[in-house]
Amino acid sequence: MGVSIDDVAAQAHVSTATVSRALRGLPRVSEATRAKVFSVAAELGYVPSRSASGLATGRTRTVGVLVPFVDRWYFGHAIEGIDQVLRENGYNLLLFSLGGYLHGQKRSFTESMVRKQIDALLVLSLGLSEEELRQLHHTDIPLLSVGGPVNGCRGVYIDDVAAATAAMDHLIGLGHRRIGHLRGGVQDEQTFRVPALRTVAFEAAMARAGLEPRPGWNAAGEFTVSDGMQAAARIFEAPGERPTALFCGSDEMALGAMFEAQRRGIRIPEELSLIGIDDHDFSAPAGLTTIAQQPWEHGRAAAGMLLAELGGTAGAVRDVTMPFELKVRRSTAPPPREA
Amino acid sequence: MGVSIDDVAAQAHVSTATVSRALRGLPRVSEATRAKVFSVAAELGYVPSRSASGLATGRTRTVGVLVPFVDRWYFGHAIEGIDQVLRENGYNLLLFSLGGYLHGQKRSFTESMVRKQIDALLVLSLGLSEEELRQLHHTDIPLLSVGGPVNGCRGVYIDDVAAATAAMDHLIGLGHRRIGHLRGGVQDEQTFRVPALRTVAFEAAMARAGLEPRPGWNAAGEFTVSDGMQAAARIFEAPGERPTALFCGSDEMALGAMFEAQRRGIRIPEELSLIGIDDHDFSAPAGLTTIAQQPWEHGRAAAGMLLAELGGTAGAVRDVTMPFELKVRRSTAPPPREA
DNA sequence: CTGTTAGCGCTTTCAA
DNA sequence: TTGAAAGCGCTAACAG
Repeated sequence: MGVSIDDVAAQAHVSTATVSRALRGLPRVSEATRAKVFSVAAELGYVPSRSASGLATGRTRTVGVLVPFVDRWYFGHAIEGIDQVLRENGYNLLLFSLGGYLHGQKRSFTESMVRKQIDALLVLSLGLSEEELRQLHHTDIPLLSVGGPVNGCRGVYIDDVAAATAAMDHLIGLGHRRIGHLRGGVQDEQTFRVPALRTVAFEAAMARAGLEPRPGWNAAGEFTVSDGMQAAARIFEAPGERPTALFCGSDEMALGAMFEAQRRGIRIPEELSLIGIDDHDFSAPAGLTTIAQQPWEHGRAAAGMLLAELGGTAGAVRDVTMPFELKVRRSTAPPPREA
Repeated sequence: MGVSIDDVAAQAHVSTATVSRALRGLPRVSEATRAKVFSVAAELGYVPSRSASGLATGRTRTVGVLVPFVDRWYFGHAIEGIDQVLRENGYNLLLFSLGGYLHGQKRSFTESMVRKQIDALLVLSLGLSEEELRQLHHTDIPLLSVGGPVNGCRGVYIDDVAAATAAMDHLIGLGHRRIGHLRGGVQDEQTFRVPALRTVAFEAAMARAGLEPRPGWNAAGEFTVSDGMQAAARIFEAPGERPTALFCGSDEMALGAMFEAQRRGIRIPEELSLIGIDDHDFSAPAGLTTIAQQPWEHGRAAAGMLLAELGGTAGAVRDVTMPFELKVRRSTAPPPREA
């Protein structure tokens, strides 16, 4: 069914080797020959077989992307950026989603998943076990993390401690002293470090400002709207005075808190200031103050480095710290007078 | 570097053919031999080369997934479902994102992208041009759409007309007569038909109820929060009386409208009812009434049919209509008395 | 139940 | 600048 290189060679009256060289833009092919080959190939609708060239070269021109979820803000946008760069360079993107940070059998991916079918792997915000890392390094394809530090592997991401600190500085600068914390990512803290980094920064900022975190003002959950809602509800229902501001581990949590506050008639920002991290698509419309990051740029940068490395630039894969930016919107203001 | 089938064969003292049969679970291999082969393979860390078996069989065990975006609610969730089923069956998922419904060069994907590297293609809510369809059918791999009808191609999706009608019936049943419409997906109407179907249903429902749509109560944009916001703003600013309810083409638009209403102090549902379609992750937390659909189930169903077809069940790929469900939440109520 | 052998379609020396 | 030929690692007859 398929048109093969031999068909093109026959039709163009040259050898298969020449067709191969011509089509791949290699030197040492006369312009006349090259033109002829191109026209015949186009005419026949020839498309090279990836399997065959993969087998012959040992390279698949495919990059694997391992993600915990595809249906979450950061990941969707990062994948978009990765895809762009890959496609621009003729690479394919093979997607592996874990559908959650599950451990166990679903994670027996590394060995079989990776070997012999991808030239490089991008790991998105995902903690890897020692064993997994060992296996991945053993296959010795370039490896790079996006969105958060992964043990023993270079990465592209923002400085989460600095970002969270900037958020806290904003709150403290406005005069808040009763600051609560919606902590995220409790499920996988050993391996996925971003939520913990943000929490550490929160605590450090509190200490630096001479403020004491109160247990009743602290609630945890995953980085999702519904967990944000529930966590906020717990804080709102805790006895004693309410915090005047909430530092949220992610915008999704902050938005959940915002919905919950609205439902209870707690006015934002008059009675409660809210700040998140990410700049989720919903944040600007909702008027949420946040620390913005740009996952698609992370994806682009990471994919670019990986391709450079594959292209022969040894050491192209480096740790890169991406910028973040405070976006002040309607959800933060000085605390109420009486506070 | 790589352990090949020959290494396993040598070590197990059998032929490569036997190793191949044993590892793939084919019949006519003694249990003793099979066990031996498995243990040697494990010991050596053997992983078959996809390129080689792809070349030999002509099948790649890879399914392509073509999406307009990966960072939008419907697509992210659909991909998640597809990925699950594919992975459970040892298939890979090759992702092609268009990063928007762009036409032109970015869309010269079909021919080169598809051929010789995937066994089947899933097209997500994406209109295809005649030429693209022709090419795809020409490659004659199974083809299936998810999320919306695609000309000349079977698909898995909800009945959008019925879904939109259910939403309208809810509004009308509550007593609303001044109903506005946030119309979505204006950019690609010729090819991507879902938004148009929902609009048609809106108009039909209005007519059936003897209501006349007013131009000032109608605004269009893409299926996004920010477009929903802007469209709602236009309606709120139009001269004359305001609608008492807004039928929105998607939850993202409805949520945009909700944010805009809140910003303007328009109370929901007392002054304005809002209904969307989708049941976006944010909808339950925001209390948005909607017609729920489950894209991950669409993805699972579609991937399942495709695999059945590839497995030899001719005719496995069929049109399937998925269920939807009205979820009444806090954003809808009867219109205010004076209305 | 197992082994031999001939490709699958491309790339890549090595010669010419 | 071009061609001939030897694989890449696996599968699939066909024998035995």
